[in-house]
Amino acid sequence: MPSVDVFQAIAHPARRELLDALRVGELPVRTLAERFDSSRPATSQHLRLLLDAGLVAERRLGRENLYRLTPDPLVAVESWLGAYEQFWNTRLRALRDVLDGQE
Amino acid sequence: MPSVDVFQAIAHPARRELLDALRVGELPVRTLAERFDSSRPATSQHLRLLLDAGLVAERRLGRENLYRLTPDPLVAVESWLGAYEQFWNTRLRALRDVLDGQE
DNA sequence: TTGACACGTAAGCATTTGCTTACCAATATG
DNA sequence: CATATTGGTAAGCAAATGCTTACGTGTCAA
Repeated sequence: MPSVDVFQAIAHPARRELLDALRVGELPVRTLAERFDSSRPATSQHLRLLLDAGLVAERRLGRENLYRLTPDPLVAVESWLGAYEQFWNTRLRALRDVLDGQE
Repeated sequence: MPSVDVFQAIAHPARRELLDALRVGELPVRTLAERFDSSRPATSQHLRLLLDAGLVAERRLGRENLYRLTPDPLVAVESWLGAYEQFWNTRLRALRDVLDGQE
C-alpha cells in the first residue's frame, strides 16, 4: 500500500519528467540527474517519493541503483478522470439535443 | 491561458472533491463549504486556485457566486496518461509473447 | 589496500501551502 | 433604513515542500 498519494506524486513537473524518462526502460540515478540537469540528491529525493507512491521500483546492480517504472497507481488517476469523460459526453449530448431542437 | 498547473490544481484532495461536487451542476460557495465541512475562506481559496487553473468558472447571481465545472484543462492530464497506457500495452504484449513462447 | 564512483540521507534553510481570524463590499430582507 | 446573508481577501502562522551542503556506506578499479 503506497504511503504517498499518486496525485501528489505527479504534481511536481520534475517527477513527471522522471517517470517519462523511465518509460524507455530502467535507468540509474546518475543518468536521470544528468539528463535533467538536476543535482543528484534532489533527484534521489524525488525518486524516493515516487517509490513511496508505488510508481517506480529500484534494483541494485553493483554500485548503481536502477529505477524502473511501475505505473499501476496511475490507474487511480485514470479512473478519476473517467467520471469527467462522462461529464463531457453528457454535455455534448445535451448540446446536440439543443441543436437538434433548433431545426 | 491558465496561470496554475492542472496537475498542481488536482493534487489537493479537497480540490478534487470540489470538482467532483460540481459535476452535478453549478453550486454556490456556501453549499460547497457546508458539504465538505470546510470553512468558507478555505473553500473560497481553493476555488480561486481552480479558477486560475481554468477548471471552474464563476457566475454572480445576486449575492451568490455560482461555480461551474470547465474541465477542459483535464485533457492535458488525460493525454499525459495516454503514453502510459501505451507503456502498459507494450508490457502486456511482451508478457503474452513470453507466455506464448513457453507453450 | 587505496582512491574513485554511485548513492542515500540527515541537517539546514528559503519558499510555498493551507488554514484561521478579521475585515470589507455587495445584495437581499425586515 | 437597518440588519442579515454571501463571499472575497488580507494578515498571520504552522506545516509541508524542495533545494543545497555535508557526510556515510557500499562497490569497482588500480
